[in-house]
Amino acid sequence: MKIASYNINGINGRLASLLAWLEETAPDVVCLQELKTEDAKFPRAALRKAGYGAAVCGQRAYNGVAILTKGAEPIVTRRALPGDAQDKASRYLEAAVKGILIACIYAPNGNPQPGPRFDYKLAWLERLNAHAAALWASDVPVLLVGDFNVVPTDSDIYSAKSSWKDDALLQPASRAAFQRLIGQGWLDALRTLHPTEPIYTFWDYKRDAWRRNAGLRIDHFLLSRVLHERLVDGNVDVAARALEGSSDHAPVWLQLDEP
DNA sequence: ATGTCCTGGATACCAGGA
Repeated sequence: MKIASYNINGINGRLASLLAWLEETAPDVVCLQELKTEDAKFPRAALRKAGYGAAVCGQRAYNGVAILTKGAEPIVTRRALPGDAQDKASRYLEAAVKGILIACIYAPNGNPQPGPRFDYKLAWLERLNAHAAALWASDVPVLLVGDFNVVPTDSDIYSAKSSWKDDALLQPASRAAFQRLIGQGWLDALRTLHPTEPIYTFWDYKRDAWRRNAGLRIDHFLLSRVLHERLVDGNVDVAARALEGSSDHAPVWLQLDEP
């Protein structure tokens, strides 16, 4: 079972390349972030034609997450992260797919920091920690996947002394929130599979970052206990980032064994 | 401070977010 995550940065503007990528890589499940479109303008028909059912939590212009499933419809279990009824941003979608509970995550960017946007990021990650603890306790196979907007350690960026050092993605409080998740027992799948090599999932459009390989690792797969032993392989599809008109993220994928 | 690219609103650029 192949599961991918892709911050697409505008699904309608990149629909043709998304469809080509789906055909080429044929993942069983795809978690998408930054759709930047409302539900009514989500390209459901084109994806269905490509063989994918979809659950969508859209929003006009900003945010937006979706879960695609090949030859099936996701069974939605949640459309929002619990803990703040006032938070209307579309950043969380949870669905049961082929025996796994999949949480598609688009955490807040949090810049500039300090400030209210950073406070919101930390509060959101705290709510994620609380909900993740409940999911962990359920003993169900769960995958927390998506754009966490956190660079977990200095090994997850081309240079921690770069212009990114004051960015919200690298701050100790952001990292502490991510580490609290890991502390619950969740497995950082990509880092586990590739313990020492650089892994990047995002290259800024600015400063010629792709050409310089000035990347950051901010898209993550976190596996609940029963999924640890099913982890077979995983990596970043860097070729997709090299294409003309690409998102600033590359897709990340995992291969899980059958139970 | 800058770099670039997305979306959407009232235009043939700008605001806001990343």
